[in-house]
Order: sequence, then structure tokens, then C-alpha cells
Amino acid sequence: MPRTSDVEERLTNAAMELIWENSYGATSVDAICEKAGAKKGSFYHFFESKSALAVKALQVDWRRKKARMDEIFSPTVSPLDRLTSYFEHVYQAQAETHGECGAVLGCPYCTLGCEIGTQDRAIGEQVHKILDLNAKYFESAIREAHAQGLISAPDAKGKAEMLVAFFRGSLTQARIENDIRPLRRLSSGALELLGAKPRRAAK
Amino acid sequence: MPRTSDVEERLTNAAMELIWENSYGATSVDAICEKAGAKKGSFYHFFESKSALAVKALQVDWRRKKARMDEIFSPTVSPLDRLTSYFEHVYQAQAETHGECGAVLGCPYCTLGCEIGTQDRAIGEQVHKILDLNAKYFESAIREAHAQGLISAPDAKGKAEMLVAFFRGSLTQARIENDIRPLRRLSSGALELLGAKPRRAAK
DNA sequence: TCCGTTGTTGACTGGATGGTAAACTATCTC
DNA sequence: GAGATAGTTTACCATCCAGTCAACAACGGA
Repeated sequence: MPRTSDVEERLTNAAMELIWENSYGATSVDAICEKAGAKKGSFYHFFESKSALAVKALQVDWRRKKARMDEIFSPTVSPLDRLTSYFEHVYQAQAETHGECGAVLGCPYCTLGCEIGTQDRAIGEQVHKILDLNAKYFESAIREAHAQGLISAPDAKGKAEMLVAFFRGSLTQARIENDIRPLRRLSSGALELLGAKPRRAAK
Repeated sequence: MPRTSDVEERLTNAAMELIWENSYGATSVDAICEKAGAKKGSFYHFFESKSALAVKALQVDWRRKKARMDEIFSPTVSPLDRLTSYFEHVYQAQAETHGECGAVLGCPYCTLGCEIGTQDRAIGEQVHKILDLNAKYFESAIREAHAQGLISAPDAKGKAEMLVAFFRGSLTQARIENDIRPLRRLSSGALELLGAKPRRAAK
């Protein structure tokens, strides 16, 4: 057997998938181990508890998503295009998982945060941290769009909070209804909410 | 012992509270029985399963909330005032539970729907049904506001979906952050989103 | 008064749960 | 090649879980 194994990574991936697809409470350590092709002993060699695994899984998942977001929200792109292309990206990603596993799963952070916010401090804080970072992209794009005169948003933080609420609410709705339709109007709705002209040639 | 008992009602109330405060998965039948002061045997005398109890609890909870909403969305009130006073009401209610149990709990339907949408068909459908009904109030108020020239919303259904997403997203945010702040801007944000003049004297 | 209905009780079941422990194996370093 | 270290395996545990069951109590109607 190799010196370094990828069991830890397989475990975090399996955990993230199962928790996202079902829920934290409905995801057992046994199920995670089976999906990852690992034994329970290995699980507790790498993680001190199910909760610790969830925290790690969130971190890993976010690191991947952050890389994508840094691309999409690159300063080389016009601020409003950052937002619309991000929403397009989210729509595509949700449509893809819908095709793959037959269900629209929405935002894993929101779902998990909602479920265990009052129960598990560590997970709750991790979720909170990630969602805060995620919102920063919106705020920055809005601030810049305002500075460039593309929209009028003197209170960029407030506008960002509204947009974030709309965005996450749409994802939540999509998960509950198991329907991607609420996500189709994400980018046009965002422009409307920001008071930008809805007609835009992307790219 | 009395011919008719209130055990059933106590069970649904206890279930709703526990599920809302924690989650469906984290709420055991034993815990519900203890909170309701009932024995497990009684539980299964009235309900065939934990899932069935949850469905019933949702129905009872919604019936109560619907009565309040019918008042608030009374045709005697100006359509935009219906919306703002509903949001004020929600804010007050959330602030109250925050004071009582130290946590902002958000929307029970969204939280529950998110958690078990993919796992329990019956509960998922019940949640879906309630959320649809809830959204109808928004759509009707928006349509009427448009007809009265208070706002411009030719696509009332679309606007309502946006507003609902914003509303529920804010509640979700509030739960995750355990903070009522996202709910303070609910009514002003709604008016902004609808393109109404933000200055209004309520009542 | 007796019977059927409605509601109540508490002990019980079998399986799943999160987590443990100790033995074992492969690899790296010296 | 001897340890030390990192990782793996299996059997195991106590607890909790949803759900069952059969006996029992209170009332209403006949």
C-alpha cells in the first residue's frame, strides 16, 4: 500500500456529495465510508468526528468553487458581466447535477447551514464564513459597476445583500421545487434588481 | 379520562417547534413525545409514522398562519401596504422567537423543504403546496398594485417570484447567521425591488 | 349494565448509529 | 534490516432510533 493515500480526499468528496444530495442528518458515517470505498477505522484515523469531516468537506469544496469564482469575477471583465456570467455558470451547474442525479440540489452551504445552524457550532461557523466570502464577490462587482456609472448603487453593501438574498432564495426555491426554472431568470432578475438595462450582449 | 383528548394537538405543536428549532432529522419521536407530555404509544395511536406527523404539523401550522395572512392581505388595504405590513409582521415574529429561544429560526417550510425534499415525498409535497399558497398573496398584491398604477409590473407572476426569492432568501440568511438584521430591510427592499417610491406612511 | 369505541400505557424489538480499540501492513529513514 | 510512522482492517460497543404490541382505562350509547 502506498505511503500516502487519497482516502481522506475520497472521504471529503463522498461526504460533500451525500450531504448535499440528502442532508447532514440523513448521511451516516457508514454511508460515507461505503461511497468512498473506505473502512470506518480509516475514517476515524483522519477525522475525529462526523462533524469535523463536514467542516473539512466544506473547506475543500469552497476552495474549488473559489477558484472558479476568481476567474468569473476577474477584474478584466466588466462588473455586470461578472454577475451575469456567474449566474449563467450557476444555472449550468445546477442543470448538470439535475441531469446527473435527477434532482436540483441548490446551494449546499445554505442547505447545510439551515439544517444544523442551531445544532453544530463548528459547521455553522464554517458555512457562515464561506457565505460571507461568497457575498464579497457580489459587493465588489456592484461597487465597481456603480463607480463606472453602469448602475446607481450608492449603498453597494445593501444592494449586494439584496442580490445575495434573491440569489440564494432562488437556489433554495429550486431545490425545494426540484425545478431549475427559478434559476433561469437569475441573471435577468439580477440586472432588473440592480436597475441596469436588461438588454446586454454577453462577452 | 376524557372522551376527547388534546394529545394530538400537543404532539403536532411540539413537533413543529422542535423541527423548526433544530431539524427533522435531529428531532426524535421520543423527544416530541416528551415535549408533548405523551407516551410513544399515544403517538402511534394518532399518527402512523414520524413523517405523517410532520405533514399534519405543517398543515396545522399553515392553517394558523393563513388566517393571519388573510387579515394582512385584506382587500381593504392598499396592495403595497399589504406587503410592507406583512414583512413588518414577519420581522416582529422573528424578533420575538429570537428573544424567546435565542435563535432566529427563519422560515420553517423552507428549512424543512430544503432538508428532506429529496428524501420524503409526502413532506416535500406538503411544503411545496404551502409555499405555493404563500406566494399567491404576493402575486395578487403585485397584480393589484400594478392595476392601480402604484408600480409597473406587467409580469406580476415574474415579479412575485423575484420578491418571494428575495423574501425567503432573507429568512434563510437570517437563520444561518442567527441574526435578524437581514430582515429589517425586508419591506424597504421589497418596495425597492418593485420599483415603488420607498417613502410611505404606513396606515 | 354491558359493549364498543376511543384513548393510554410501558415494555419490547431489531436495526442503525457514531465512535472505539487493537492488531496489522506498508513505506520511509537511518 | 530495525524502527518509527502513517495508514488499514476488523470486530466490537453502548446508545439511540422508529415502530410494535397487548393489556388496560374511560367514556357513550343501547
